[in-house]
Amino acid sequence: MSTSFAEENYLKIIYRLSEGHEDDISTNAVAELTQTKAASVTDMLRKLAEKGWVHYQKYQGVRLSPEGEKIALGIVRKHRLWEVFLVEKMGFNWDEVHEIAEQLEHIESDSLIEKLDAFLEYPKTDPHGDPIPTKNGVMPDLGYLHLSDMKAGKRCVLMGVAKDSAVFLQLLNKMQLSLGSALHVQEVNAFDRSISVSIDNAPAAFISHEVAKNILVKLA
Amino acid sequence: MSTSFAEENYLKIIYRLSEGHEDDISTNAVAELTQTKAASVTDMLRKLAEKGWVHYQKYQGVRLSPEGEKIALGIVRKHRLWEVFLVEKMGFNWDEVHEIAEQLEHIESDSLIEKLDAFLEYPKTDPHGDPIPTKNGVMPDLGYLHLSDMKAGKRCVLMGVAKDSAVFLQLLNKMQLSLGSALHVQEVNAFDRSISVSIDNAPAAFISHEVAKNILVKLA
DNA sequence: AATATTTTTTAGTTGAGTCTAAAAAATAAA
DNA sequence: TTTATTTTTTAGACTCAACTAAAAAATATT
Repeated sequence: MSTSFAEENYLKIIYRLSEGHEDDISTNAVAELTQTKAASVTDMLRKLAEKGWVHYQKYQGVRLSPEGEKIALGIVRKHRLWEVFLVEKMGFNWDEVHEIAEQLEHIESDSLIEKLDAFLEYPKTDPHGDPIPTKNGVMPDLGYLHLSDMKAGKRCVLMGVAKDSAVFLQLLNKMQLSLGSALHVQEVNAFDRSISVSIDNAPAAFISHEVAKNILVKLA
Repeated sequence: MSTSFAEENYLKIIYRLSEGHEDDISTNAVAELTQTKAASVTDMLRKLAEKGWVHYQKYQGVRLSPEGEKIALGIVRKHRLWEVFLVEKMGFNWDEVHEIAEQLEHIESDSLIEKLDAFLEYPKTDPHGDPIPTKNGVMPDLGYLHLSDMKAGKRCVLMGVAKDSAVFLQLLNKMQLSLGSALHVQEVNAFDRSISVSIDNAPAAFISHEVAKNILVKLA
């Protein structure tokens, strides 16, 4: 069965909202990310349920069926591979590729994606450190931790970001933070939960809790 | 003003039908290439005329305005650059890229297209020998001739094709014809206008008039 | 437990792009 | 030049994916 542009976006967004927990997703949550109204979401959820891609009971929220998850992972795979292409081959910065990849992710051609994967030498992660689902529909778990959960004294390496909006990424640029940055947590400040961190051995800088929540690290 | 997927397709097709002459294009001709019905075309032509992209008087046919031509050339440029990418970088054959490029041509990002152009080292033609419009909206005239117009005795080189359907290109593959093939016209057969041609100095083979019409050459 | 608030769904519209069937105009044939 | 044929347009309807406004259900508050 074939998927429209709109359907693919809904499945992708439901997938994003489902990551890391089992709870059903609310209509409003979907509406916010699709940039539509709740009423429109209700219509689409009924349609997706009819096609067997989601489990949906009215007033009870929604979750992906195995088939829906497979489609969503396919879209995410394409999105992330295209992002690698845009950064590695086209020379874009990591904060410039999201919107273009949002378009490219809907290009339909299995053989193209396999060839692209090979051309990029089978990358495991995208330019934001996010894992690239395999062509069999498996999302690798890289086991990264949130910087906001690090205790004082910990040393870690910046491996990814949990948000790829341009404003957030540009802020990281300004703070000299990028994939691979060595982080040494000096102190967690009780007042605002901001963190004092030394970045690549420079004198410590402050990172707000809001930012730290969206930084993924592994212990060094 | 922004262009929808459908509008871009219509402009591109009107451009294709207009190449090489001044006459207005008929509603039916557009309907055939867009794979829609004449009634749908009439609606769209009125809409495109309102936006100033075509000149259209009912019952009189349609032609592109300067603005419409600019948009069409932008689409053609993207289509052909992506085709070069698919063949040169992804390893597709020339008969496999049309459908994928039909999707990629609608990706909207000026900076992406400029970077792609640079990445491909500013190609002048696509994998079918068609000229790539410049970013200023100029379609280079390569001055190729049709093989069907060659007289007996002429030597020429295959530079392009006037049709990029997979079945046609696959036939050329079977006949050992590709860009760069050296052609020596032995004889034009009066009965069916087929041509006896030696390809790369091999013993002469027959090429039907229908095929010869769609082969573009330059004199050797 | 009753009431107020928030969330979600229903009902009815809208616009884009398509369709079919019928009418009108242009073109070709007698 | 009249008639027949083909082409094009109009009129009305359909699907998809969105919308607003109002009703219904779920959740929170008193």
